[in-house]
Amino acid sequence: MPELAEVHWFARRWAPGVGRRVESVEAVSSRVFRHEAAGRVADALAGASLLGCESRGKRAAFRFSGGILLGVHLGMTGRLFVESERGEAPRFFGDGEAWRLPAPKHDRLTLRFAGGLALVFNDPRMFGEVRLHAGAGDPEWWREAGPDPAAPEYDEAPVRAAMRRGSRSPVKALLLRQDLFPGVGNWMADEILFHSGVRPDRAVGSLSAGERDALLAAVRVICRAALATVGAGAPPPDGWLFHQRWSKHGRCPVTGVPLARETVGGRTSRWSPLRQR
DNA sequence: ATAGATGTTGAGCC
DNA sequence: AGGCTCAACATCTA
Repeated sequence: MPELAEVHWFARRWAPGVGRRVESVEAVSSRVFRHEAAGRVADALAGASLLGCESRGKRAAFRFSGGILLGVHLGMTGRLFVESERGEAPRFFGDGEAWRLPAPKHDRLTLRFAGGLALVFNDPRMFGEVRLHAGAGDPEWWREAGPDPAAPEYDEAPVRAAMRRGSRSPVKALLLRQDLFPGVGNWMADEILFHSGVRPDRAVGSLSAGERDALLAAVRVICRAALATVGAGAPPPDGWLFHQRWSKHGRCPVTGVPLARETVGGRTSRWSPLRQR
């Protein structure tokens, strides 16, 4: 589920714990702890103070006293929230009902503070993961995450180089590469293609110079606008494909023609056959 | 009931 | 060698 802007939003759901000391930790051994034993995570965090919430691309991270960095990847179904928010539905989701904050069944990690505050990482499918780093400097999994395309430091050069290579693979697959477009996922890739007028199944090598420029411009625009809306807990701008893509009979927000739907680059893709060529 | 879901990885095949 | 495709991961929902 979560892409750049949702990860940003979810990471900050843990802000109520900033400046406070963790009293106890519940880390239930499961697949999300495939990189770090659940017990080691619990031992490291118990007694530590949360200093800040951060996110880069699809990765969230939390700094704690003692030089501890807790990394959380949300995978497909991971969510971060304050325990007392269970039952609430984030406003930005295409189907808010489907993303109502869940019951405790799939809680994987819970940090408990004095006064009843509890921060929860819940993930039914367990495609998400928890990382832990202790010591000076940041670990590789955090250093290599970002900057995302909304950041001024984002470097287009590797993308330009990949495009010039003239690959026959679909441009949708290129947009999903996290090393080139940190944080871009399935719905953001479709949104970027819609705004740049390019079909998802176009071969990267077939793009004109103008189309490549339009694509890169749309990448920045969509990432920034997504962070400003969804990243702040609000629905994305009117006129975005986002509002139509989830329904079976979704229509182009501009022309009203039925959206195309096909698997491209291994993912379900939706686009306007009239506006995207 | 069977398919599909907003992600990542690695095996296998060009 | 390196790029590309697809299945696998685990659970829930339509």
